[in-house]
Amino acid sequence: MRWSNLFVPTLREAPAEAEVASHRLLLRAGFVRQLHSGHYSLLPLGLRVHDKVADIVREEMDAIGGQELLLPAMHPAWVWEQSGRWASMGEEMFRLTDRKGADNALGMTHEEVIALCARELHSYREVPQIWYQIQWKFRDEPRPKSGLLRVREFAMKDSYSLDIDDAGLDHAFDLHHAAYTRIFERMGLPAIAVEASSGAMGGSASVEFMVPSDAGEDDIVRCGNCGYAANVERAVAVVAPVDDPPGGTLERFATPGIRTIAALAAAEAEAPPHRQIKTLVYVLDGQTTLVLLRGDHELSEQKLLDNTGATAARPAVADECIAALGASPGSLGAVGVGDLPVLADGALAGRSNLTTGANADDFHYRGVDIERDIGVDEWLDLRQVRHGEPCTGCGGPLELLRCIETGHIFKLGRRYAEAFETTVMDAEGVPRTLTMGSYGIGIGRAVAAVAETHHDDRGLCWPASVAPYEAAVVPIAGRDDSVAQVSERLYDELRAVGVEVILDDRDARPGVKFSDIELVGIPFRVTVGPRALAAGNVELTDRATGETTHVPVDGAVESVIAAKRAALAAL
RNA sequence: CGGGCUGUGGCGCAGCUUGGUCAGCGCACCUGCUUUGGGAGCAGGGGGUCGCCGGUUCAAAUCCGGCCAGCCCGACCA
Repeated sequence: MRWSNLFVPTLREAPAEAEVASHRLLLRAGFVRQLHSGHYSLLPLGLRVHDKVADIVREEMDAIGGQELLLPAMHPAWVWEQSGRWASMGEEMFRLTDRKGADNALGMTHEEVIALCARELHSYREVPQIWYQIQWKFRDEPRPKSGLLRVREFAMKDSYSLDIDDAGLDHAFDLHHAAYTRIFERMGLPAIAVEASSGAMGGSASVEFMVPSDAGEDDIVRCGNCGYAANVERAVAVVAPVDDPPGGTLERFATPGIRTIAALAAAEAEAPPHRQIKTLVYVLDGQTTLVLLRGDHELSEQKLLDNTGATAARPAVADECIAALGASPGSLGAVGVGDLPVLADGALAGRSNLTTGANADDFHYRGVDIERDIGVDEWLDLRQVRHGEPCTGCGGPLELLRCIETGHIFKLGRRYAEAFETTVMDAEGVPRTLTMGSYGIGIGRAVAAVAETHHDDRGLCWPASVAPYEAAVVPIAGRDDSVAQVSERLYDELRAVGVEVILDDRDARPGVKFSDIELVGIPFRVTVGPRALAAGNVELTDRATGETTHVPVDGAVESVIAAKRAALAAL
């Protein structure tokens, strides 16, 4: 491709709305344009990278026996009603009414449609199956943000495994785990596989692939010592035991004006945060519930959902707290509460001589023995792990890392197959409900994650495997036309051997060309200029390292091929 | 959905406090000439209902009200 024919609207300055690096650079380098919040046009360079990512995904999916298909993006409501998700998906699902007045949804995922397709399977001899598609998903996100990282419409590779038994599902899950590891390696993403919450998908296990980046929206904990890694929504750590002073008889005392853990700790020498009980009031699927944690610990709402099985949790508002307990937030406690469910985090087990609210404004209890004085209905893991806490596996310190979620794999089980009566006959002639797995990679998000992890102050710095073009030939105008002739020749020869190459044939000054090519992030630049050409050479510059070597004109094509091979091999 | 910020040619911004040659600057764009190894110079030129609607006023980019959109933080989220 000649640059003069290419639509690459580069910008010298980034639009003000772009904050994160990938968004800023993809805009500046002319890869994407925003149509609307959460909706982006992929311009020619952006689409090329998107396609390359998709092709890597295809190759690795095919390698584990996946078969590509393409399902509708729009679904009739009954499909979602049959699985129960027409109601449970809530506002995140785009819904529309057709001319007949029938309800439809834009697909946010395809478990239902796959389970329907799989009804075409009749015999145990026809499984296992792995089906995948790369197709547009629509999600009415509450807050699209950060360019391509969180959008309302995007291409996703979603695959689905169909097996007759748990061992088959485990195998399909492991195949995907391995394929995802290769996929992210090949695109230069240092993804970490972590234990994750299954969330609204349901199912028995899930693993997320996380790329460390400040632009991400998820936190994981990782043990540098033994390799344990988990999303904070699931992560556990060793909580150092607290030696509570002996004694402690339950005693109500005045605490005028005190409404926070910190204020109470400041006022009472015997009530440092780790010796207080934090009492949170939550509404779990409509049921007002007390949630107790150590005073210095934070609640993980996802753990609360996962470990209670509730589908919705929200903090109670002040009026609800007063109605339930007779006091405002800041003076709440579970001592003597018998009519509400009480859930307590495991870090409180066995503790005594604690301080907590007395359910009367301006009063607290001291000397609280949690087993003796509080009727805990259920002990659960509810606390969020903190940076530096010891790993439960090896005792090493856990680190907290901000990450971009680029992939997520789930063991779904039989929920969807049951909803659609997706069965096959087993060897004994008995109908068996299939068990499913579901596995997703956001293609556009992966593109953004690569941009996020591969750039410098000059612009993007694509790995050769996903770069929009692999090389650029840059003629520097000279006194005669030998520069142009050599440039054209190298351009033709590189194309002939399968190198994806741009010829920067613009009548522009060298600085303009260099800057644009660096901004766009082409891995290799072949500079054809009068200086080197006088000695029969051209220059080969590596975008990632900035290193330039002089190579003979006649060996230039081989040098580019060698550099490309080396770059691909290093991924 | 709560909190904050922002809407002025393609991009980045000034102007708004104190209404009146303020519709302006840089970059980009077009034409010509000169240039050509790190975002060239000179000369000429085109492009904007100042987010939208309404109000105040002799007069509104500027003041007032409403609405819309975008971004960031939080909540939420496969």
